[in-house]
Amino acid sequence: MIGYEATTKGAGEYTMGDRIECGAERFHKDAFDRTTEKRRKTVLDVAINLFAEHGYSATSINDIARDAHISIGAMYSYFASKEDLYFTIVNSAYRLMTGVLYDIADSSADIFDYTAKMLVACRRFALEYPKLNQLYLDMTTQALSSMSVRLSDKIEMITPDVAGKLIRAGKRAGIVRPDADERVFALCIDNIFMMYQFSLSSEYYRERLRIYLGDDRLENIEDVERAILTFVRGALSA
Amino acid sequence: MIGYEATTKGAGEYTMGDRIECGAERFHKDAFDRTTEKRRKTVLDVAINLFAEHGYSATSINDIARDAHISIGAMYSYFASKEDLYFTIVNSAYRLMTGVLYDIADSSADIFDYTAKMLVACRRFALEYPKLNQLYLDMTTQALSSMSVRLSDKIEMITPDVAGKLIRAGKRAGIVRPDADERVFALCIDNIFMMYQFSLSSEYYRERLRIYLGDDRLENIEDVERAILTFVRGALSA
Amino acid sequence: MIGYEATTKGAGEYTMGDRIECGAERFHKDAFDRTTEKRRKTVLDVAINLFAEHGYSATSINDIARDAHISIGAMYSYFASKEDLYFTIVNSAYRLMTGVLYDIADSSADIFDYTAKMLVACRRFALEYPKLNQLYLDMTTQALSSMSVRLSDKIEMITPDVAGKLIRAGKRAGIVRPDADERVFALCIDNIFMMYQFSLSSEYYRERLRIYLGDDRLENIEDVERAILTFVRGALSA
Amino acid sequence: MIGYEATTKGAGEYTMGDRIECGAERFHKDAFDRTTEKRRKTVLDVAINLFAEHGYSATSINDIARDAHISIGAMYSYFASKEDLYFTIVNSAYRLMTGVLYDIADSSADIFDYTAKMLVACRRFALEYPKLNQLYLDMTTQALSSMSVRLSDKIEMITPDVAGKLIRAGKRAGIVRPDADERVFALCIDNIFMMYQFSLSSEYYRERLRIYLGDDRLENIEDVERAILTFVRGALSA
DNA sequence: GATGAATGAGGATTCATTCAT
DNA sequence: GATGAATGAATCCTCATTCAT
Repeated sequence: MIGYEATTKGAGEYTMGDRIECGAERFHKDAFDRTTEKRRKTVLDVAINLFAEHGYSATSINDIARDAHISIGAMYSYFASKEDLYFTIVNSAYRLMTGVLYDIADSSADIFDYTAKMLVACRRFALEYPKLNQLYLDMTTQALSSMSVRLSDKIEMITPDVAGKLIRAGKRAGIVRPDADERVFALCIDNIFMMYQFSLSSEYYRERLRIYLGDDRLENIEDVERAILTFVRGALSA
Repeated sequence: MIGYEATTKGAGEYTMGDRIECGAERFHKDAFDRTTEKRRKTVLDVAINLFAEHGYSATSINDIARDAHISIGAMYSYFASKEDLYFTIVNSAYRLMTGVLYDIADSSADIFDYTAKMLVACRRFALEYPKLNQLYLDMTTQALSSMSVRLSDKIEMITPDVAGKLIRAGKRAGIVRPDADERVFALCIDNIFMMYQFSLSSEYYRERLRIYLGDDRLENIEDVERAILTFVRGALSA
Repeated sequence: MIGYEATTKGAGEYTMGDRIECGAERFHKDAFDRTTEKRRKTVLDVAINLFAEHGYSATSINDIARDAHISIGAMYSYFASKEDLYFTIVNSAYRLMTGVLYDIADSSADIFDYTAKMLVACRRFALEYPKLNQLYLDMTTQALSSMSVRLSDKIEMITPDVAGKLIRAGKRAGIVRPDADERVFALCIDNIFMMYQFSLSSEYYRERLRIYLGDDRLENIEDVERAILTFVRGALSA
Repeated sequence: MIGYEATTKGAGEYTMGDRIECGAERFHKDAFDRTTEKRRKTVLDVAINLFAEHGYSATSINDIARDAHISIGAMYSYFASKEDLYFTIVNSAYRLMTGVLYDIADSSADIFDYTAKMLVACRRFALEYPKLNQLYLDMTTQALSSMSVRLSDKIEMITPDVAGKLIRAGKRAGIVRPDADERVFALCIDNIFMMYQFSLSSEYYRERLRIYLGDDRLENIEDVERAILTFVRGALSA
């Protein structure tokens, strides 16, 4: 569901902190913009790792500062609070994910092509940014509902539109069954994407995946993806 | 994926604490068995609510004790640690869920009947025990990986076997396409179940569901389930 | 300084709890007298062990009750407080020690005989009742000075009198130098006794003893005692 | 046994905190080095007093912080744990003591001169640092055996060597009896030193000393020391 | 702007003691 | 008399946040 399309840089050449740019909503202070790129990147990378590893509550600003080799005072000159740091990360993660999704949406010939590309993207994204995925999973938890800024407000999904549109187009093209419930089918497909992505990031879901598929199948993940595509194709095909 | 078998009591007539019985694994102390039923139930209900609401780390034993109107000392006479209290809940939730899953597995005529029953069960379970579902989602988070040693023992899923078997039977009966990849298809189906269940329990996923389906569809949830069934039927049918 | 004279029973045939009888000062409640001998003994033995092992503060009444297989309620029906239990033990330990000292005092022919007997008694007492000796050492610590009943009030030593008298007698008999300062010499002798006793009970002082004497000498402890006797004899002899 | 070498400052003009310098082993955090001299001194002095007064277990970090007028957080920025604070004190006390012992060892003409100097040093040290002596006594208690692993490393006594060597030299010089058992005699002498030192620091042993000597003798302590020297001289002399 | 010492409320846990059964 | 559940103050320690340098 959240994908990542290969860019000109090869995977592994940079870490998360690279691509984090702030958009309309800002949860950081001006000073953060003014500090060096390296410092910004370090802070964000460390924060992502720790938040992903231990969750929001169990991660301390002091630990982040120490790991990033930055003073606590500096942290508080960049972010007004722990919450704001968390939001900064979540926010930029969203932008990164959304960007990838748009890329895929734009380049997909039809719903089946889209499905195939999304599966690859989910896998790559999960493997390239495992921490980010853990963070995302953690974020969807009710536990963060007490946050001053509601995270659920931030769900501005593009998949419903994209997948819905592609299914409609598929109907017109005769490759998707005419009675397909666009919204529900789009949901089902995205559900499969999300769980696939989680299965490659979270320890718990990875173990679940192993139980389902067995170690042998996991070694040939592209074969699994083909089978998933077959599943989806069967569900949609006219 | 996690089901709920209807009982004679209607939904909402009791809370989680009711049904918690301990099995082979015990994470509570003897004293907990000896205290009054009312107290046991209160403690568990309060703990489930708070853990679900704020997550493991952000929930304090003191909060639970206060809300349950018992002393901190009493809490520690029941459970050796905060972790043990958490495990007690998770454990009994698992038993409850597993029981329901077995009931459905036993009573399903074929994979389509199973799918239909599971969708209903997921919905009922999600709506009847929303907190329990939030807890479960939280538990799958990486953040709790420090407990994963004890937790991962609990991933003894029955769905892979059941669904796999039903798909194989379907092939023999000619109602499932012969080339269906049993394992992957079982996984896809369960992914749809899990996300459906989360969508009805977690605030985040509920909002996502609303974006996908719109308010109008949500009001007629059984219609949605029919559409999901259609999706699955299409994927599997010969 | 605190000795133990062999009785008709052989060493090891009983534990401390046996010999504890209460004297003039009582720190226990009547109920303790009324319970069974076995119970009394168990409670005291367990308490001695735990207090000796961990010290007063770090030993909990709950632990003692558990180890003695007695309810906390019972403990508090026997002793009004933790402090009282401690005093009961200390008190009876004193009686035991004092009794032994009187035996030796009565049976000593002269100061040298007394010294030889005391060295043996110190060793036996230390090895037979190591926990009791640890308790005694702990008790001499300032740490217990906040106790409601001052422990130092309980020092009713007999050694000063006994040793002083024997030294005076030795002078008259011509076996002790006439210019011997009775009090100071008695003190010096008892200092040697005390340290010898501690050296065989406390881990710290045992290690110190090993450093002084080496492992070879420790294996022949009676030889060491002979040397100590030689030291004292030289100090006193006319 | 534990000595104190007179400095230019008179006794009582400063407290323990003054002289604490850290050597090879450090049990405190860097922040402790960085805080003000005054604060360091206050913390250590308060900690020594409270640990000596109530023992390790019965002294709380909170008490120390309160008495030192600093926050609990500050305490934990200086020391990682209560244990480390305790070790810091014990460690520096050891350094102080050891230094004094070396001074005396170097400056002693023979075993009798050494004995005389040690008695004075024990008295001065006991009176100048009574709390430190109480702490030391407490430390030798079995109750602290859980720390003994780290503590026992510190028993690197110099007295056995020094006294043994002086006794041997005395034999050669003809001032010590040729049959003197060097190790045992060194032990006996040090036992007398230790008890003398405790007798002037611990309430319990002070009371014992009073019983032995009477109030009149205590007022002329140097006379008592002369008598002890006579005792030792008698024991050793050829 | 950066630093990191300092603060103190809060969290997990223990334990002396009480009291209903 | 015995039991052990219940209490809650006290303990060790953490951490978000502030502020003087």
